[in-house]
Amino acid sequence: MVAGPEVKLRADARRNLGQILAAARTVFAETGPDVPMEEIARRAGVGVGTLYRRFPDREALVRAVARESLSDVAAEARRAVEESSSAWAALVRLLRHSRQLHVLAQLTLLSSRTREMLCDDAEARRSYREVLTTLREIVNAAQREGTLRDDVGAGDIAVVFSLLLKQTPATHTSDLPALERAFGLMLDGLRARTGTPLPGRPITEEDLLAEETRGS
Amino acid sequence: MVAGPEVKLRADARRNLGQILAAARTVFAETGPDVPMEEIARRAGVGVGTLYRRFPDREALVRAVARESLSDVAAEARRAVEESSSAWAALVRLLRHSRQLHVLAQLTLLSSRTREMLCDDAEARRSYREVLTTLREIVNAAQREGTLRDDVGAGDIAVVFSLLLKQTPATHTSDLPALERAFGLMLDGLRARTGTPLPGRPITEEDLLAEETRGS
Amino acid sequence: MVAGPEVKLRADARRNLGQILAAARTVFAETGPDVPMEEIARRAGVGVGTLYRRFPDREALVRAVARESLSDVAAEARRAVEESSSAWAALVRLLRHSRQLHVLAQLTLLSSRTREMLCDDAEARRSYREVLTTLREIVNAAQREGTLRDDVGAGDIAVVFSLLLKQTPATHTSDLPALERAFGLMLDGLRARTGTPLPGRPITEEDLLAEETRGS
Amino acid sequence: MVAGPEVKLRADARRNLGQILAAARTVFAETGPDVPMEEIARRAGVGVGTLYRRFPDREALVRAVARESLSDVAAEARRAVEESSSAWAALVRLLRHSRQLHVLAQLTLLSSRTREMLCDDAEARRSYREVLTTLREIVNAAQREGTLRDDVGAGDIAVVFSLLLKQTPATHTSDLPALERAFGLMLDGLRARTGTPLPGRPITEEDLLAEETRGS
DNA sequence: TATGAATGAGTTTTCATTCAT
DNA sequence: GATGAATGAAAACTCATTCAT
Repeated sequence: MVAGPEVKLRADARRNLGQILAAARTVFAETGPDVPMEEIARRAGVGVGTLYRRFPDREALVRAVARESLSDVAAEARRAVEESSSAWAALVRLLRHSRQLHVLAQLTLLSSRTREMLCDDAEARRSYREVLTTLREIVNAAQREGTLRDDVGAGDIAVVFSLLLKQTPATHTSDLPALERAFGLMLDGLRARTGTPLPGRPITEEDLLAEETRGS
Repeated sequence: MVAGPEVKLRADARRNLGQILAAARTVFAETGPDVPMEEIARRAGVGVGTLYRRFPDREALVRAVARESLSDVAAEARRAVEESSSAWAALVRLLRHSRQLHVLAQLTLLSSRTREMLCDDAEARRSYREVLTTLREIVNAAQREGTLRDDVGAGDIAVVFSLLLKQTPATHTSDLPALERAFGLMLDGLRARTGTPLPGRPITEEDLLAEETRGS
Repeated sequence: MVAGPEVKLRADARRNLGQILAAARTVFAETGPDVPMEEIARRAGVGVGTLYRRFPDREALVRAVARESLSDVAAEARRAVEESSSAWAALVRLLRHSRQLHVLAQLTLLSSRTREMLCDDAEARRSYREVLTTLREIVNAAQREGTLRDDVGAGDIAVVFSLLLKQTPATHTSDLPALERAFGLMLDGLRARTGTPLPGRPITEEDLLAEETRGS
Repeated sequence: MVAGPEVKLRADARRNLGQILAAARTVFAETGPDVPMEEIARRAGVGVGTLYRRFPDREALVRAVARESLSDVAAEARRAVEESSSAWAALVRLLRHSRQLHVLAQLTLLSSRTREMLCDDAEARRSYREVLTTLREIVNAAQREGTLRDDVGAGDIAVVFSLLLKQTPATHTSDLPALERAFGLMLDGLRARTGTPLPGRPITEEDLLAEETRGS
């Protein structure tokens, strides 16, 4: 019974699992991480029992959703690098189009409880590192190509955009244009050749990983 | 004319009221608006009953804290204008030093429930308008003095910084340097003469107030 | 400080006492014996503290109201005997006009808790006996004059009319005609020469007092 | 056509539901409608949660109990008509044997809050009408057969006996003989050929229904 | 295996009673 | 003595989690 990750699952069981994760992702994004478990189950079209069979408690579910998001982001980051014509374009694409980041942000950054949880999770940590590594590649490349200011590190990018993405999503559709503009302002702040030096030294991805280890 | 509601309170009662509001502000900022009422009461050094005597229910308390924060911010904004040597300096000061904004952000921006609540509150609305008005003065002056890019409005500033301030405060002290840097990036994005035009038109404070009215 | 019953009271204190009792009586009648103490105090125009100075707890207040009512009823009963032209008239008058009985009924009969309380109260018991004694005189006289059926005792009267009076008063004004009619039906049931013998033997006032003692 | 709402319930769930309703009925009758929900749950042998799963709040439970009682009474009324040898016998049987009426009386007549609640409940209203209709049949028949006085309507009967039934039941077993006698007195008051005309005109069942509609 | 019923601990809220002013 | 603020125990209600079907 210790078989492969998610191999031996009956067809319907696998489908349920998918629906649960999808529902959780949506509901977390809409309502935050405190939604009743029954709500999640209902949205997934299953009973609570089924939900609890897959995920022993709320934490496990949150963790799973976060893992999935992180891994999606990691994949998207890689694709962004591969398919973009410039490092700057890759950066913009990664940051703008990664819808998953919303959930990620909701989960990882809103509550410090959740944050701590993820620190204990090997798989999540792996994906997180992967994202940061790719981000560093992008950052390096963009700085080489002269589009990104030199005094920022991958960690700075991660911080700035986690802020941007924390915006409660889905609810305030009317705010979207305002957010697009805020996004633009941030990009402008990041561009090479802009004004003032930042205080301190670039935040690298090692800084973030270290912090994670320290427990913050 | 400002006397009004909270006049005739016994000395100890007034003290308790203050402690409750202070405790609530702190706890909301630390833990979000869902902390148990008992926790708030305990931190304020009073019994739950006392808390409920002042605020008939949680909503009333949240509203009161938000009002207070908004009014503090409004005052700080005015002071920033008066005491700063340039409009840009006023902007930076307002944005950086307004610790109250943390609570405000927690309350107003994190949950849309809370947001709606505030829309029904005349006093809160008045302060909010006041903040935005002062912000517009600063924006106008800064654009005249050539320090702030021309294609942003007071609303843009409000949005960008509400994002920045949403960061769960007080808890992650380790993040502070990172946040300072993010702050710097945003300021650089706002500076006159920066790169690319933003999409759409400036978000004015009327936009924000209208949105508030629409309810959306 | 063990002086006479309610002698040494400052003028305002006496006034307060009266207002409290009056308010309590009203509110008990309107809302039942579970009204918040603050409500009673407010209606009496005093603070809760004042109320508690006079009556160490809710039970004491209830007891006092009941005592007062019982003693009013006893007085009214005596007057009814003295001022009526016939025993039957006295009975009808006593039963119909004694508005106090409403409160009395509310208190004594609705809840058995209250009932028990009164059993422990010497003064209340004294008034109660007085009422029953007068009622027995009326019953005896009415039966001698041939207007009241012979197979009922003072206890039966007390029971029947306590039922009638239990009607939540004051609220359903629209029911008043209906209640008048019910009252008439009962009187007709009590008239001499009516139909069927009742089961058992007349309930005397001793029965009621005994029951009271037994604790029921 | 009577199937409907409560069909698809698991065996144990249905049992629990029954126990809850039974317990509620008992406890309401014993203690009135203000008993703690936990008490009801305990008596039913379930957790509070279970109780709240079936009935979203106290009001819903009270409503359900009242519905059930009313519907039982309606059924009993029909049986009384069918199985009795005379209309008078039917009346006596209905009034004496309907134990359910106790609960009904507790709920409907004691507190006006509860009364209002029932007015909003279609099913309860239906049963209530049914009871009154059957009562009218009985009244008409009894008057035709000359056993019931002519100047009363179904509404009068309902009023008189709701008074009688308001007696807190079950607790004061010692009062039962006294109540039986009061019951007898009332019946004698209702008999044809008795004394004095009643004030006003007969209270019909339309009067009661109208009143219900008026809300007053 | 899936389901949704049951449980009970945790929260919100009320109110009798005490106590500082 | 009067007042109304403070207290905390108790009641209503919610929801994470377990368990019978």
